[in-house]
Amino acid sequence: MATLKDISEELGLSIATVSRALNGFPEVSEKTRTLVAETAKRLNYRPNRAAQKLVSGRSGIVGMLVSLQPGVSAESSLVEVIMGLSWRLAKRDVDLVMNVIVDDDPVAAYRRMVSKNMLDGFIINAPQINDPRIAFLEAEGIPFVVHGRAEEDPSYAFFDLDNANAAAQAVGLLANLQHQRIAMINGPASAAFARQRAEGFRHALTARGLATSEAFNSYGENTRASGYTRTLELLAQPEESRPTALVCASTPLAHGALRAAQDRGLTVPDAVSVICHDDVTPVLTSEETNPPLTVTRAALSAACEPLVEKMIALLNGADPRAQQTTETAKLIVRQSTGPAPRH
Amino acid sequence: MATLKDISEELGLSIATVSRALNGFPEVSEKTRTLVAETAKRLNYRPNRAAQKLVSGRSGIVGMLVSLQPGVSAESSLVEVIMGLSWRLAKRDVDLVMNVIVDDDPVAAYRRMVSKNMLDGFIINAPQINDPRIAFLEAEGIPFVVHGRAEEDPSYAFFDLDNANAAAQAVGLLANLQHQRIAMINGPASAAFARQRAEGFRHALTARGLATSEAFNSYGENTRASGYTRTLELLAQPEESRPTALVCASTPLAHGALRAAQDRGLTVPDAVSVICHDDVTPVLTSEETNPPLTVTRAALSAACEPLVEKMIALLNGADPRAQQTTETAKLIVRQSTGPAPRH
DNA sequence: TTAAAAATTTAAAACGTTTCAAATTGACAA
DNA sequence: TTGTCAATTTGAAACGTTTTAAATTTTTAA
Repeated sequence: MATLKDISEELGLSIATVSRALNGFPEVSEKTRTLVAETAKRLNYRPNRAAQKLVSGRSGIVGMLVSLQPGVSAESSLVEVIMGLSWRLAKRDVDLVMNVIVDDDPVAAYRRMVSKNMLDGFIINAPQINDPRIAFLEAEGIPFVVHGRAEEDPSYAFFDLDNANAAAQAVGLLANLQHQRIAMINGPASAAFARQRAEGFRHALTARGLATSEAFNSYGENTRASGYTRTLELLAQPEESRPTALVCASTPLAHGALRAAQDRGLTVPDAVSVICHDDVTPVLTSEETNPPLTVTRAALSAACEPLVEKMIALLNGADPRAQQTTETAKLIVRQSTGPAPRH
Repeated sequence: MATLKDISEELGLSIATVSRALNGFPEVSEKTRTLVAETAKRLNYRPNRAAQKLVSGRSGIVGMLVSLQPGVSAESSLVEVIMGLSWRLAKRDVDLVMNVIVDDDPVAAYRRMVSKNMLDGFIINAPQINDPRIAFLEAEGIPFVVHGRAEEDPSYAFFDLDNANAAAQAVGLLANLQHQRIAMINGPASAAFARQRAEGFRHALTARGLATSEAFNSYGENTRASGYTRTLELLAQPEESRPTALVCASTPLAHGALRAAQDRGLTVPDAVSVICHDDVTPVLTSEETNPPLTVTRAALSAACEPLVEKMIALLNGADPRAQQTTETAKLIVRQSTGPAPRH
């Protein structure tokens, strides 16, 4: 493997000049710069990351620690995002290190990675309320970007969907269709996004003078099975008090909800409307259901590009507060929503 | 972050002695060793990987490049394996870098990673016939372990299932049940494992005096859809010439096959027996089908531990030829296989 | 008590890069 | 020619570790 020394000897230049030439310093003459560039290419020179890291403190490696229960299959959406991040970073000559968190204490894994002194920054996904990982990295002063957002107005860099707005859009559509009793089938209560959706949901309901109730607001796992059982419970109530519309936090939940309505003998959207938020994950789609689902849509994969840009900006010393973006979901009306049933 | 120098100054020792003490060299007195260990712990010392890599050439980072079509969802089994590898390596203080291959040329990605001079070795999955990645790494002299095996008697380290034997076990069971016309629904022709299964399948058939034919031996994608259409074709033949038993290369293929038989009005196992190889992946299981599938079983996740052990051994200078293991699948008879139908 | 041997410790070089401070070169005006 | 200034280039230090070869201390045997 060719080194700076090899190039400098080849050209009779000093190592310092070669380094400067390759790194685009302005004080290098154009002649030497092209000469160095050519030789570097000819000798197949590639900078040694370890040496760079040693002196500059930067390694060009960014970490993402993924927390997974052993046995439980990985969410395919997460994989999708990791892949997207990985190759977008690679295009900028940055590598993404992925690691699995096995400790019960998620911070321990971060501490381990940080102490190895090998990573330039972190990408954090699925933030929790008062996420200890965020607190740790902020305390250590290590650059990080969050996919999502644990606080209303955080001081860190993030890319997030406007979850409250997504829920509000859903409520808006349903309210226009004269629905009065709207229930939400939400994600896990520990997830920040679920709390934000619940907040937006409640707010939109009261803004339109509609009733809110604890019974019409459930948290739970983001799975088809959970959607199924929770919908079954809701629809077990007598016709005059049961919800006429369901707002699901995810496509899997909506799949379960559709199945439950079907099993109860209720047609969608005549007897009950269903709307969900669609992250556009490859396994369970929102279009292939019967009827096709009305959704608020925001592809998870669309987060990769901005997350990477923010990360790169942070590594170049940008202010985290300047690296905050909130995305708005797009409402796509299909056949799973309709006018509220007349009583 | 504390360095060796900090410790040496604290104790009035030389940096060299501190380094030796921490790395377990025999010529350090017991007294200094414990003293150094205590101080290192107290100062929260962690070796700087970049510096280590620079001098020793080892970084404690192993790479795995995953090739995925954009859009196509990641195989959950692959994720399972990556997770398993990642945390097992982490236990040995080695990190797993994952990267996505986007180039059409898979070797380009390896070249890129290698040239960055940051990785100690690679783990290769899903080897193809005459895999160019393997050729590249062998030429470069970089340690690597293959999950699978592209040649009959390779010179590299690998952990592989005895695919020929798995197919032979399936044939053996079916032959004992008096089946005469046995068809194989295989994986992609480019995959080494599929070729090995086909080989074992043919060999077992001829060894038992049973007929082999091209029509009863199809290659294709490892999906439920592919299994469905291929089975449908096989079962379209007249009763006296169609297969009475199907050997599927994977659980998804078998799911498709069961569905196809059902749609054709053929009961399993009365009209047609189905057996498949079960990698024990979380999404489509072999037990939950109707009827439960008879399988040759070898959990993919079981490969993680040996792969990691081999990798570590290679990093410590072991001969690749001494790091080769072949696993034998376990036959589990359930209800999808039965005696051949009497004519 | 002393020489030799063994055990332990050390100074210094090396890994490949970046960057500071200093040195060299060239151009131009005096 | 000389001096000045700007444009380039360079030597050397630094990053934190490992490791060789040499130096020092301790132990053993005579």
